[in-house]
Amino acid sequence: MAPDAPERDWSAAEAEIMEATYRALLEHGYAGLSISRIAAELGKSKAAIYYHYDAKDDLLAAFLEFAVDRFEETVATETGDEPTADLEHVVEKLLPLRPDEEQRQLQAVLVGLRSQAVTNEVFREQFTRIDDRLAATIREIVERGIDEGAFRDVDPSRVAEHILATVNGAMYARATTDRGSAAAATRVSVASYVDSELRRDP
Amino acid sequence: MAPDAPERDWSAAEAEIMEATYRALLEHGYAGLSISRIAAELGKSKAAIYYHYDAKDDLLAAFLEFAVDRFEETVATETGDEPTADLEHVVEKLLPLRPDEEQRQLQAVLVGLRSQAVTNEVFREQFTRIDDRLAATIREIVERGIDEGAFRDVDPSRVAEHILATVNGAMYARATTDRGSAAAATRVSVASYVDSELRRDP
DNA sequence: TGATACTTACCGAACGTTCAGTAGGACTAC
DNA sequence: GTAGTCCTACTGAACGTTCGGTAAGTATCA
Repeated sequence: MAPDAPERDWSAAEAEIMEATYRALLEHGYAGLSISRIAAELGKSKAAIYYHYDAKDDLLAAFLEFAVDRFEETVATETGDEPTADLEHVVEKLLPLRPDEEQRQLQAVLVGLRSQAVTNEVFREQFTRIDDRLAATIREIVERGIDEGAFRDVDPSRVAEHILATVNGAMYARATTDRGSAAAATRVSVASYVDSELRRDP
Repeated sequence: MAPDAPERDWSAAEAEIMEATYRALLEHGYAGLSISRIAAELGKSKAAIYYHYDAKDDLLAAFLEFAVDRFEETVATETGDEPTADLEHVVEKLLPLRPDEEQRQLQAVLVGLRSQAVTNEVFREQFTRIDDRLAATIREIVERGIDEGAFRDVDPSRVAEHILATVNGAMYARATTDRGSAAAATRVSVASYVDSELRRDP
């Protein structure tokens, strides 16, 4: 896996504010996110939030970090020695066949944040980094598979980008449409893609 | 292609408001979209907008329709008789190899709108419909290819969902990251996916 | 006693929305 | 042909609410 940046440590109060922000985002979406709403979720006054953060932008930047940490935690892979299984493992983390409520919520929040990357440079950089790392992780598995003779001699980078785009697209659709079964179908199709495009032995 | 719904006809004044909304969205994003901002782009007073729309929600619903129309216009396909070329054609419409500024902007706006589908039922239904139609369009081409013997006997539905997810994912990444070249790589990979997964003759 | 973690009470600006008023064209009536 | 009436498409000012943010005070603990 690509090297992780060291995780920031959140004080108890900060962590509570992050959780409150998370809940407020889930309920009202990014466009409806306000300090008052976060304070209401927090069960404290607005000023309590300003005691810990200088401005809404600072809080938002911190929350972006928080959400990204949480996401990358769930994706973190202990790689095994079977490339096919490793690939399957990463894909399952990114696009669970049957996501539980927690996974669904985190992805919903991330989609909301990510759309801000269209107009906001800070957000854009963060999500560029995420996708860079995910692509690298997948590429390394494919490279290993080729080295070990399990995979055919494909372009690892191209295949990694393809898998990442497919998984991201299905996750995006899952969060923004009622086509949940389509996402599941895509998930299955990724497996057969790996099988027909990558695996050496038929 | 899947049948289109009849397009609504916009009065000149309404069309101008839609264009102003489009520009305001481009500049400020969905979260920063306000009646004042739209009025500023329009070059008229806020009240002028309320003369044409009862509430912001109504305007937003109308704009969603407007943007979806514009999107589906650009995707509209005159299908030929060569399935491989038709597929290529649809993919090029959805994920242009070298998008011009207009295409880039429309996709940016759509990503902003689409993220609202996470919390907003009306938006969600609209984007579900879009993806349903796109999937159907691709599926029909694949089915035709199989019937004509150009494609192998794959599951058309599964393949269509895979292609749609990949294309959507790459488009999403293009709009929310600086990984433009990755999107281009994915675009190329879709072609080779079609080649290896679908084409009968090697 | 002073630092920490707040609350209460407020500010000006921006928000969506409404209202009274009006310029200008169109339609009839005389 | 011009006066009276009406309609469309606005303007500018204001409404109450919410926004992000702040100043001053307070309770708790070392």
